[in-house]
Amino acid sequence: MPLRVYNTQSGKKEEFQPLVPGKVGMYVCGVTVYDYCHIGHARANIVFDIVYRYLQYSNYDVTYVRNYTDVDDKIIARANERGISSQELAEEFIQAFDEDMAALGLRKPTHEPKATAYMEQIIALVEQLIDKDMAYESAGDVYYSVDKFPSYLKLSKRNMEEMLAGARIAPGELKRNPMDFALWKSAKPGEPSWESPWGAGRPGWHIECSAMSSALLGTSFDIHGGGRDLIFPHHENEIAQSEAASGKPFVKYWLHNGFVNVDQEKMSKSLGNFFTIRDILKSYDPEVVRFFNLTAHYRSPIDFSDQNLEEARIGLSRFYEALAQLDKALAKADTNAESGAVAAALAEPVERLVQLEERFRSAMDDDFNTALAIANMFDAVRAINRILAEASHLNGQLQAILAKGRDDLLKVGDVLGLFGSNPAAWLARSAQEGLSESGLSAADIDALIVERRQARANRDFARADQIRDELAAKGVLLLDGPEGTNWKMK
RNA sequence: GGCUCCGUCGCCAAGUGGUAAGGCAGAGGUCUGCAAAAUCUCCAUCACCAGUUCGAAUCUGGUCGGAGCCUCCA
Repeated sequence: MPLRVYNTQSGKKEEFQPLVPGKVGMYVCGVTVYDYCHIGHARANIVFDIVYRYLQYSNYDVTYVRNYTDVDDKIIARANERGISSQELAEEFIQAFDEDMAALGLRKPTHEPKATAYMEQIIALVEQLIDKDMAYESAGDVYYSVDKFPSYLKLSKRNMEEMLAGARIAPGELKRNPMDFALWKSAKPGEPSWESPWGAGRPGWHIECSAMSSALLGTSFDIHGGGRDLIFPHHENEIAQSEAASGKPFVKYWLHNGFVNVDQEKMSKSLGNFFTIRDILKSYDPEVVRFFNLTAHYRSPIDFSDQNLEEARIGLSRFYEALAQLDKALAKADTNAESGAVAAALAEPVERLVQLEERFRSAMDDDFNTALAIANMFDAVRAINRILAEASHLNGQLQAILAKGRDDLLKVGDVLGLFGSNPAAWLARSAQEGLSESGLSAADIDALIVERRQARANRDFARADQIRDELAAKGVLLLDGPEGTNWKMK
C-alpha cells in the first residue's frame, strides 16, 4: 500500500508521490529563538521527526530543513531587556533548543539554517518580487501586494473581503492594501540591520522561510510542515512570495500538526499552565513524553495532564517489561534445541508477531497513524508474553520467531524513536523514580527484602506480609519471582 | 461574524459506507504461601433528530455542546 498523507491544501488524504522519485525535500518552520521551548514545540518537532524517520525507513533519500528564526521583534525586545545583543540572545536559545531536541531524542535535520545567514538570498528574493511588480517599497519598508496574487488565501481558505473587514493598518505603515505584509522593515535606531537597496533594515518573518527553503530545497519541493497556527498568515504568505517569484508551484504537500492543551485548556503564559520542555523533563522520562505524543494522531489536539502522562509511562513500561522478559528467556534458551513445529495453541500469537512490521507499515502509510501503529505493537507485546507464558520450552523454531519478533519490535520502535534504552536498565531507572520521596534508600529496601526472605523460608508469612505492607505504604512494591524478589516504585 | 475542526466504553484514543483497534481503570479465572507481574475471559453501537442506502459511527440536512484560527504563536 502506498503512503498517503493529509494535505491541508486539498483537505484530503493524497497518495504521496515526490517530485523526484526516491527523493524527498521537506521543510519545517523552526522556532524563533528568544525563549525556552515549550511542550507545544516538543510536539511539533516530534511529529516531524517521525515523518522524517518514517520516510527514511521507507527508503526515501530525505533532505530535511528546519530553520532558526534568529532575527525578529521579540528577539530584539528580549535582548534589550537583558542588555545583550540580539545575536547573543539568539545563540543562547539556539543552544538551548538543540539541547532540548537532543534530550527528546530527535534526529538531526539535514540542514538547520539561520535566517541571518541567508540575508543575501532574502534581499535577492525581495528584489525579484519588486521587479515582477508583486511588491513595492514604501518609506524604506517593502510590502507584498496581495492583490497581485490571485490565489492568495488558497491554503487557509479565507475570504479577502471578510479579512479586510477586520484588518487595519498600524500607524506608520504605508500599505496599499491592509492585508499587504512586510517583506523588509526599515531599521529603527538600535536595531540590528543589514544594508539593502531600500536602506538599512531587516527581513520580515515570512520571506526568511521562502528564501531558506528555495536555497536548500529548490523553488518546488515536496513537504512543508508546521503547527496549525502557522497556516495563516505565515504559510499563506510563503506561498504568495515563493510562487510569485518562481512562477512554479511551491509545495506539494502541506502538513500541519495539532495543538497541545493542558488540562483541557489552551496552554498560555497568562493561564499559568505553561510548561517548557526542560520543566517537563524534570518529572518525566523523555521517552514517555515522546510515547505520549504518539498515542494520538498528529493532527488531533492532545491534552497534556499528569494522568495522561502517567498512563503513557505505564504503557511504555509494558513494552520494556516484555522486551526484558524476552531478553531473559532468549539468553536462557538452549541454543542447541531441536527445531520443530509450533504448537497449534501458539499459532495465533506467532502469526501476530510475524505480521508486526507489515501491520506497522500499513498504519503508518495511512497519514502517519502512530496511534494505530502503537496499537499493533501492543498486539505484538501480547503475542510475545503469551508465547513466553505458554510454551513449555523454546524449541529452535520458537527461538527464531521470538528473536525475529524482538528485532522487528525494536526496528519499528526505532522509527518512532522508542525502545532505544536497554530494557532492564530502563525498568531499573523507572522502578527507582520517586524513591527519594519515600525516605528509603535502595539499601534499606534490600535489607528488608533479605529479612523477608528469611521470614518466608521460616514460613513466617505474617512477618513477610508485614514487611511488604510497610514498604507498600511508602510506595515500594515487592515482586516475588523465581529468582528472588525485585521491587519498584508504584 | 467568517474559516477550520471535534463530540466513539469510567478515562485516553484509532476507525470515515459493510456491521466498533489498542492502552489505562474495573470484574472473574489461571499462576502465587498471599500478592505483584504475566495470561485467559468479560466490559460501548459511536451527542441528538431527520434523511440517503441492501447496509452509516462513517454520507446529507438540522439541533445541541466543545476547540482552534482570523494579531505574534508549534
